[in-house]
Amino acid sequence: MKDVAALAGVGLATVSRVINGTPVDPVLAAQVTEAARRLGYRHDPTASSLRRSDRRTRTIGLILEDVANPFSSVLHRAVEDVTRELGLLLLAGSSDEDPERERSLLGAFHARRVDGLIVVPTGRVGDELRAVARQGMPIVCVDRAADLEGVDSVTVDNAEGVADAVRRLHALGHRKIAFLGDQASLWTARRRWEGFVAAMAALGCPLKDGWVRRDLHGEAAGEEAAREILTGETLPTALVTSQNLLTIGARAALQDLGLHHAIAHVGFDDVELANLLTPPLSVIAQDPAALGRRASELLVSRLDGYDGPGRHVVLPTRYLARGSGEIQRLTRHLPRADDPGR
Amino acid sequence: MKDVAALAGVGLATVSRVINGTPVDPVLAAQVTEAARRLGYRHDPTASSLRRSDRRTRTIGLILEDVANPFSSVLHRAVEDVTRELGLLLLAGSSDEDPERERSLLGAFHARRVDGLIVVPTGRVGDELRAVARQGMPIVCVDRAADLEGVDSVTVDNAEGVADAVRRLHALGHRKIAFLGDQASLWTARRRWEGFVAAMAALGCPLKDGWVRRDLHGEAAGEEAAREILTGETLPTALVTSQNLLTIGARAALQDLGLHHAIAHVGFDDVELANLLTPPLSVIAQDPAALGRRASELLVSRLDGYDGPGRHVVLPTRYLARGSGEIQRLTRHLPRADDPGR
DNA sequence: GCGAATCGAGGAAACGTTTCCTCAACCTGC
DNA sequence: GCAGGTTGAGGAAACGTTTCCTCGATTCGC
Repeated sequence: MKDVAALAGVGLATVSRVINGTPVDPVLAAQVTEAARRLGYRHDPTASSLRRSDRRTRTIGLILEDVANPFSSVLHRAVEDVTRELGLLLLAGSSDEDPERERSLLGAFHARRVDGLIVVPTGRVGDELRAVARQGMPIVCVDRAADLEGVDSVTVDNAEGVADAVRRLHALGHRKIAFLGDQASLWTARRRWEGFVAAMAALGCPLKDGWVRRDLHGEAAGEEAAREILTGETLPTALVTSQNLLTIGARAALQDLGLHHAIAHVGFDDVELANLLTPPLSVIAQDPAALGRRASELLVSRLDGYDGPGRHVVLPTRYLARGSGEIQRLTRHLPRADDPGR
Repeated sequence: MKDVAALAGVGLATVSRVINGTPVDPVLAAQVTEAARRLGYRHDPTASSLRRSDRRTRTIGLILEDVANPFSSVLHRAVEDVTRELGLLLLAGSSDEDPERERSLLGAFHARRVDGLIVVPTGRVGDELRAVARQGMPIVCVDRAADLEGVDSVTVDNAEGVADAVRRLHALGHRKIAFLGDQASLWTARRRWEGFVAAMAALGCPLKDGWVRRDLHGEAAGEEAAREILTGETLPTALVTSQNLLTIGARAALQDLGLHHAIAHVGFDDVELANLLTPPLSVIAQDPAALGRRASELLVSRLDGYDGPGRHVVLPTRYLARGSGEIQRLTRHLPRADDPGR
């Protein structure tokens, strides 16, 4: 930059002004531009942000559960689309639901002075997140709410999504509905379970021991749990799986046991190829792109100066009736009467 | 940092030494650590890298086709796993196969002085990539080779993967094999097409006009092209789709036309739920995680000082025989003889 | 016991920018 | 025509660090 100033025959400050678009004599500006071109000068945003009064790095941090997870990566992309417009770069990392790893990413991003943070928080809100938020860093939590002063969140109505599915199954005659849930430490997993329990209670359906499985993580766990339920004494007539991989695992078990046409199945979160299965898989779909978009917008508003209390956006889920959830109750499996009392 | 030095009663330089682990009087070190703790001091890697002699930012840039694409995101994750160990942060962006967008990301990452770059290059190697490479930035191309001095690459043996699938189909009696390919501007799409053409020629199978479709992009284009082929005068007995989304689109067409049990189908690149379809989808699988891992390792070796010529790693593909590719030639569909001459 | 070599800490310059402040030149109004 | 105001460019300090250099103190050899 010094060289550019020398070649253009102007002061350092003028070069800076030209670069930042501060009005300056057009003749000088042209000289500077030309000199910069000839010297192959490249502006250094890092040094710039060091001195700059607002300390903006034009970088934002994104902490996902796992960048490779389709849900996360679609969200990631939506965030990228919004931030790209503003010329912001994205620093991304995976927490793997590990609070310690979340802590370390949070620390690294904060130390690098990112302008803001979009986070899918692990479990309970950790101290690091609290500390970073307290220091005035704009933060938006996504997919899971975090009850922190001045922190926004965008979530999905998990409980209602599951409850809606349960009511639909009930309307088709199903009373014996099994449930597979992820680790109870996850905010979403708890909400979905609550939605299930509440809806079943509201419909007067008792919960059978062993038909409500929680703390399952990953495809294999889902398959095994489904297999146990489906090889039991009496079978449920419908199955709700409240997470991606659990859905896939359970479906594998259903197909393996030849029950995929007999037992209704609804999963939470859409999955590629779901509509090419036979029967096609019905799901409670979220819109990860919408989550990412809304979260980015909230963050951008904070970047633009909004400094009010946390805003909490809740997006609806959408039930996609494709077939597997529309299987009617199979009466021949049932004992004489479906007596909810026992 | 100045405050820490003052509180600890030492010089600025000593604080820096403590932070960077340069040996220093243990008593002073303890004072510094304590002072830093009390003041809640956080080291600023940005300012650090500005002055530091090696100019390392401990950041690397990752340019993918689309972070939301499962292939890309799994690769992303593998890169993250390797770089995390080294305490490097990842700046990620999507090029969308748009050279201009690639240019802009490249420029932004370079300006921010990332220590290295892992890139899935769009089409031909652009000037920007060439320029950045020439300036000594360590670069590894992944998924697609780039013929640049001092630039490594990790790719998959695309041509052989497709050729292998064709030979397998041939062994099952198939002679009339259709092919769906992505945009010819893509390096991988060209290689896969070449593999198809070469294998067909080697086996003495003529290519029928209209059965080799290229320049298809996206699921809808795949479905439409497949539909056209499958509603033609004479039908192929097997179908090779050389990209993710084309595979899904083609499979949808096959199922919609009720031909999924009649016509063999092999896709390139594995896809979630493929094994739960009926028949399960056979694919030529790549290992995106391995691509990402190897690319990261090559980059790390350059970061560690390797400055030799570009190294080019080629990983094999793996054929996953699940069912759809093992459908035998359906003789009743064929006219009297399978006369390759006409 | 003294000079030289060694060691380790402090001070200051430097990294590439922006911003404050100064100052020269020009313009305006009387 | 001149005082005061306005405009706009240059010089220098500052951002938070690292590194070079200096210098005092300790140790070692003779």
